[in-house]
Amino acid sequence: MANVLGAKIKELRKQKGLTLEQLAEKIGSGKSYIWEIENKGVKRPSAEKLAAIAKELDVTTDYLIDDAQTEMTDDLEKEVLFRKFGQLESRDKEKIMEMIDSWSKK
Amino acid sequence: MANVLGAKIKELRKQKGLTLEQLAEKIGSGKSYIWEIENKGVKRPSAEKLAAIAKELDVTTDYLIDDAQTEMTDDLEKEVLFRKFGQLESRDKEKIMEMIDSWSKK
DNA sequence: TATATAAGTTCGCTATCTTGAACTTTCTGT
DNA sequence: ACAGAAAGTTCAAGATAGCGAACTTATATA
Repeated sequence: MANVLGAKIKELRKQKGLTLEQLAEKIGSGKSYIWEIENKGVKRPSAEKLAAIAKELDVTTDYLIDDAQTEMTDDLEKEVLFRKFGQLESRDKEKIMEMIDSWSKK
Repeated sequence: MANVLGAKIKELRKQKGLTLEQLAEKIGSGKSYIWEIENKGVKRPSAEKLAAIAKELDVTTDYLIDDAQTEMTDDLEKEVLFRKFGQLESRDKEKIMEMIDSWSKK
């Protein structure tokens, strides 16, 4: 079991019903490269590419990189949530935060 | 100012009182490379190296990569927020998640 | 089945990473 | 001021990323 990163990406990609080409285009790379990451394994992929892939697959870059983290657990759900939250406009962020704040005081 | 990544790393490293050599050793790289990231700028550093640096500097890899994200307060706020989130009733959690989910799609 | 189209695979090539060792500058103590 | 140590800087060279374009395999449609 060498290529944990590739396995994660492949699974997440298929879960989203994306082809190599579709994912590749979304992150601005060639489909051949995605294939090599998934199957052949790339030794040290760039943070840039991996971050773009992570964003497209709704996980954090750290989740993709960390070989120890392989299960779709609560932790991952939280990471997904983190990621999406971080991409909201600041006024939406504030509303969410206010909501959590007040509900946590009940 | 081109090299946002380098600036972030340099600042965080100094905040922790680490020299190039100390940080380099902790992440298993040469000090020259850290210096080049910080000063000369490396175009596409590997996710592996960046994740190791991020871990050592107590930030996420995504924070380092995203040029738009330059304020540490964002990350701190998020940590506090999600600690609170974790303590909500599951009913409330779901409502929050739905909200983030739908807002993040615009 | 035959053909077309989409999906996946291979590979050569250039750009970039990343290192180690030598070099220069800055600090520290006497 | 001076020597020695520590921090920072330069660079040549081998290793790897990542692309394009051609190729093969699967899937669909008639």
